[in-house]
Amino acid sequence: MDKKNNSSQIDHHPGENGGALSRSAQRRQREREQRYQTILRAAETLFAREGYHKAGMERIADMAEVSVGTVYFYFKNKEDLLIQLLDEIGYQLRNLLGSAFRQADMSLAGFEKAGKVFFEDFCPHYPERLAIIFRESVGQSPLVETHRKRIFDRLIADVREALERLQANTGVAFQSPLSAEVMAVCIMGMYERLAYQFIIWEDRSAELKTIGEDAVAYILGGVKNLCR
Amino acid sequence: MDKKNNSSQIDHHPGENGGALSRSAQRRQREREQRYQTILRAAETLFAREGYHKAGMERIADMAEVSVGTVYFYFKNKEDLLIQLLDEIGYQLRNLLGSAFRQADMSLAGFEKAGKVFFEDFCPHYPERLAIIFRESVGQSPLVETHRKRIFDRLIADVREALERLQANTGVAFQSPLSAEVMAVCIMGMYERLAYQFIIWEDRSAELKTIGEDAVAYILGGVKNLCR
Amino acid sequence: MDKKNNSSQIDHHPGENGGALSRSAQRRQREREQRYQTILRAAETLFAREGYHKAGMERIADMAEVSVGTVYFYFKNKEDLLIQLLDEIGYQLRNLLGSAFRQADMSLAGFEKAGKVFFEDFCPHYPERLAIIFRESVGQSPLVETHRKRIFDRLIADVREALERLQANTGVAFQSPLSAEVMAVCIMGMYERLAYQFIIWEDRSAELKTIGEDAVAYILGGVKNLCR
Amino acid sequence: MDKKNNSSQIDHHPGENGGALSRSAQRRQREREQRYQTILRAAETLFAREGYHKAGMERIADMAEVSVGTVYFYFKNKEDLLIQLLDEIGYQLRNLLGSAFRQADMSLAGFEKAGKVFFEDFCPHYPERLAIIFRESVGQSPLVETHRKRIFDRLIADVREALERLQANTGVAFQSPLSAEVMAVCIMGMYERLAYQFIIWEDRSAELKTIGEDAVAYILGGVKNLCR
DNA sequence: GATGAATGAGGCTTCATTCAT
DNA sequence: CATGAATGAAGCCTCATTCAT
Repeated sequence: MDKKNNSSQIDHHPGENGGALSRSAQRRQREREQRYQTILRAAETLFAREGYHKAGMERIADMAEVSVGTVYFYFKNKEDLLIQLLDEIGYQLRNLLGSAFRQADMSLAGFEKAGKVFFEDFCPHYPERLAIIFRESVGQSPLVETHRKRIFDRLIADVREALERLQANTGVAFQSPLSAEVMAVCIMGMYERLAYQFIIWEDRSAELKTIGEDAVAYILGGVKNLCR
Repeated sequence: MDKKNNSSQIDHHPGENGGALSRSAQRRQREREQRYQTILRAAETLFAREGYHKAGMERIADMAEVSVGTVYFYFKNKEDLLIQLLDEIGYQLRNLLGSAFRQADMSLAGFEKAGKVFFEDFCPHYPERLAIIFRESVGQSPLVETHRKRIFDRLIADVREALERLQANTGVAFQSPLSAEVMAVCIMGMYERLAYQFIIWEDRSAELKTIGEDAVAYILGGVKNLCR
Repeated sequence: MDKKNNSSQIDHHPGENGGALSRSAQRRQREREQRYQTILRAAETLFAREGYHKAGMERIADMAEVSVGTVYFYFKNKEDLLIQLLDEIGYQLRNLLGSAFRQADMSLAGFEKAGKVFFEDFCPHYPERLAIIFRESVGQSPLVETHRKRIFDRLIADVREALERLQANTGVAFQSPLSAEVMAVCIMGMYERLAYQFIIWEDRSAELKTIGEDAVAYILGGVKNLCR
Repeated sequence: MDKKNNSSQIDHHPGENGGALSRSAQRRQREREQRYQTILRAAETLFAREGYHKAGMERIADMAEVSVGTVYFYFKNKEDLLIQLLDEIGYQLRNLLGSAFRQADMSLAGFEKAGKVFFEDFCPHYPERLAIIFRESVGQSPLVETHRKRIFDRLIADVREALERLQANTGVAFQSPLSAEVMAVCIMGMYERLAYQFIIWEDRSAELKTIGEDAVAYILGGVKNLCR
């Protein structure tokens, strides 16, 4: 997009010129990638800890032990930092949840799996990422909002497709053509607010297992209700 | 809090000293109240339209047709403006939803009513308030977050109590002691994300009735599932 | 000077029209005077306690239990408040010290008396006034500085005259034509810094008697040295 | 205090890593130092000329021919600007006076020297610094006042020690245990008010030599008086 | 005379971004 | 590639003063 190769999951064209990179080029490439990650991790921590606006570029650079200029070499601007973070989290989330939902064909096991994964794996291990996707990235700028929407849209699509497969396979009829979409949005909303309430606002991580199970039960309850 | 009577729902002590206020005092009081409202409305519009950060105090003053100083006469600072707005919205929402949920004793009618009121009354008429409570007030400052949490806590408490009354009246057993709370949080989460998705992000207000009905059906489905 | 009769020591023209004021006019006059004093006392306290700049007109009005408008009725502006205060203090100081120095003819008793009065009467009883004349009024504006200078000039003149009378009466010769003036300035400087050091900065009021005696001894020592 | 090396008398560690700094690093360091000085000098001039409050940061930046941001790069605050200035002046003063007083052992020569240095060297050459230490820094903020006090305390300590050495060496007895301290404070007070009166208020710099000599005579007179 | 709401210029400070070295 | 000093627009807020009632 611009002159800066600003992402780890992009610049992998090994064997550019038909051969391997030179030893030193490889090392440089590796260092580049490391720096990129260090900065992103610093931003992640500071955004979550102090808030997107309060976290200045200088503080981020300090924490990453680089200069401000270097941050601007790897990222177009502060917004870009947030967007990369956001996309990364979205990617991870979709990997986690999406793969679970994709298992959901006839049974409801996929929904259970997704809940388990989210509440018992993701939430306790990545509280900072929760803060970023559900708090810090909210309402920051049109562009950020676009990325947020895309992430949610994809997650919702996964859930929706699971629901529609379920419908097709079990022969139940949804109340309206929008039902699947609405239910998918609902499910995302539950995940979001539960995480916000019990991780970001209160720290009830000890009860997270129960919370997750109750949530899954409720989610499934609504779905099951359709099946008979 | 301080000497300035900064809210419409507060200073109503008519008949202060046994009699009515003098004519001119009444008028001044009324004008005061009007100015307060004018400024708050201007802030509401600008916060929703341009975002909390982008909306400068000067712009707000301009839109309210007063000077910056006047804004600071009625509100302690920019944050205060947001908080008053937030509390106002929280108050309105609790009036709307709370009263519906409080009707929910044996039947599930209260849950239906609440959904109807939210999706068919509140959402289409107050999209700016949705933007403020669900977008602009998110992660702005610890104090704002405190107010947000209080609002959500109260709404959740209303739902939870309704669920617990239902449990008591119907004799069903929830899965865990946390179930009622978790379900209440889930329901708030659905409302939030549905509004965000279909009002703030996309404009699907035309389909709002269907969306609301589907949502209510899903909410009730999960609840009903408990009852047998 | 302007339409406002802004001083207690000015507006005493009793028997304006050859007769006494009416009863109610007298009362009004008295109330006027009281208000003036109340405001000035409030300003004195706040200027000393919080500093001239930090003390806002509104706070002063509050403490005097009047409105801002009323303050502006009695005083032209904030600077005027400070100046009236300053002049009042200067007047008091000159009464105290000047009368003592004027006693100094042949003996040095006047110098002793002045020191005693300043350190044992004025300093412990009017610490706020010390703060105003020696701290808060320093470098605030050209006009204030002018008043300050006039106050110091008069006090210095008193001392200087005492010294010159001493010279005339005892026949000693000062080192230079400036000596008397210089010594007078020195003496004022000692008073000032001693008060600043031991009242404003440290609170050594318990030792004030000793401090005063030591200071007087030093002052006299320098003077006595001339006499033989 | 923070990562920015904000003072000329601090960052002198030549030969950091066993060798000299690189040519360009040296130059950058020098330029840094120069900028710092330029800004401080601009502040000195404006504070003295227009007063601390009237001198806006923008004017200071303009005079130093840098941007406002640059001023804030080198100094934390406006207050910091004043404090650095103050400390610098205090340092210079202590070098001047302190070294003179430290010479005072048996004779009174040190006292003479100090007076001469102050009135004939410092006062005429640094009238702006007089204005800052004796006028502009007075009563500006608790922090500034703290620095002022420290400066005065140190100067007073120097004088006091000289007096106590004199006492020890000549066997005279002071009137009270506080005498030395009181006299030291007195001497500082004389310096201060003489400078204020004859440099800041009136411009009697032409007579400064005589003034200084008279002052010294008076100071010594008080001291000598003790010795017999 | 008294009130206090309204004014608005002006102040300080922050911070994302750039660019010469 | 990396640095970090420099920029300057933009933001929030204060507060002495005025004036209609």
